[in-house]
Amino acid sequence: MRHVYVSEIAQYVGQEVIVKGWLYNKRSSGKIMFPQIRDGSGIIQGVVLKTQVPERVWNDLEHLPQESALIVRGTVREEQRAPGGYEIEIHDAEIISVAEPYPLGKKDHGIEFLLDHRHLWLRSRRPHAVLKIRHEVIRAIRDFLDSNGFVLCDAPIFTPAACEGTTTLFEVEYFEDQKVYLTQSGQLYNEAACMAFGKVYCFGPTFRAERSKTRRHLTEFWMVEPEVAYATLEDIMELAEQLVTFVIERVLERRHAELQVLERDVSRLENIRPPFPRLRYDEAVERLREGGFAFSWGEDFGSPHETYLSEQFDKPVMIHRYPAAVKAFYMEPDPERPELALCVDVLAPEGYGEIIGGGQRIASLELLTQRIREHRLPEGAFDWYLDLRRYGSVPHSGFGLGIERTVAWICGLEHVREAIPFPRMLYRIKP
RNA sequence: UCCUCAGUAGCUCAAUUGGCAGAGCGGCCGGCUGUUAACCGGCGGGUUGGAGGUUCGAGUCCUCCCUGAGGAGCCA
Repeated sequence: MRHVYVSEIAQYVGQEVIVKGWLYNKRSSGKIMFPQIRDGSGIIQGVVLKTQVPERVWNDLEHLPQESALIVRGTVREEQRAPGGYEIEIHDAEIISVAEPYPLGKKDHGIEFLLDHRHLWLRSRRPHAVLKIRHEVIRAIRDFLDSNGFVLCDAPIFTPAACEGTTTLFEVEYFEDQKVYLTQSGQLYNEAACMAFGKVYCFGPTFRAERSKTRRHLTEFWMVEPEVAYATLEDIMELAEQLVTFVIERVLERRHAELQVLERDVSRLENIRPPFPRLRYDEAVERLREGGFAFSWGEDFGSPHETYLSEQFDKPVMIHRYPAAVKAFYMEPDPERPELALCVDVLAPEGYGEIIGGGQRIASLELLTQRIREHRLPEGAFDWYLDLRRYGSVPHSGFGLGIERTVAWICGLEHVREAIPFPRMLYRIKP
């Protein structure tokens, strides 16, 4: 007798199998009972006839609470009346553990209650679908980069210096009264790695101590950051476009069932094909003014601006060449207009906000030193980073893609907190 | 940090002008041989977030506090 998973049950029609799982739900009608069993790979309906199983089995199942663990033996059959098209006629059942009354009911819950029970909520259909899509997104990203000559070269999570404002960094006690910070980005290390390996990426959690309470923010989120030696802004924009396209295609191809559970309008995703619209900052400002925004050149876009701009297109829009003044110190200036930075933000459609930020990095030692001083950053902390400009400096570019925002967009979620198994937010660190 | 909204049974929510605190789900008991968040009958379940105040009377009005939500700024 074989232990099979629900996901592969169709291959066992007519055969006697064993399914190991948990009781997801149960409906009964006198002398016939329909326990639904989930095993992590899927949910299958069982059928139990009182007259055809040992009395012990019927009695055990009759009062078994939701989420109790059990192993059942029975015959698989195709059945139109069963959800999913297959069911298992149960001949025997062994109760592994009887659950206490399960806190998550069949009806709706509020978000506070669900987040407090995130460790149990993961078992429900919706989070299950979202997190399977998250897995597929991550796998697609890795497959794409790995098969295009990129080397995974992960960056540290403890970092010694604040390269951006310390107010957004989490401070951690290190040994002997030293302070370190949780990383906000692996970029500086990526730049070192790409000079060694040519094309690299890092993939890991990053931390922002921003007091943000919106549907787009987590204090701990995952980011994939490719960095390419000799690449220009245009090269990296093309890379971003190809990566996003590959991820969308992969999810559409392999996670159709999960998108259906989420009632995602997949036609919105099927549109996502290159080329993505490219918009200069200047053009974006004009569009905002046409849309009635009082926007002066030189400002950075706020959330309402980004939402408005992304709603103009049915694909991700790439906004490039922002004023250097609103961007980070390491951005290469545009040689044609030095007041602009060679940078790009990719805004997801449907108001999901910025999913990618990146650009070309300064290659010149003199200019980079000057920018570090202008931004009043501790020069000593950047000695190793400046070395990269001393020993064979070349133009290079890269970007960071936020995993949770990407997953939230693909799944059509209201909030990024559902796009990660255990979200960390401003006032929520449990479970 | 600022702005807005909310807190009533284990959960999701009602409660008219300030006038007896209720329903569905879950739980428990019973019925039903094809259920689809099954259905039908019955039983339990409350310091209305907290502290003050107004009033004959407060879930409802006022003040302060606590907790949560989503928006701004900042960002992926």
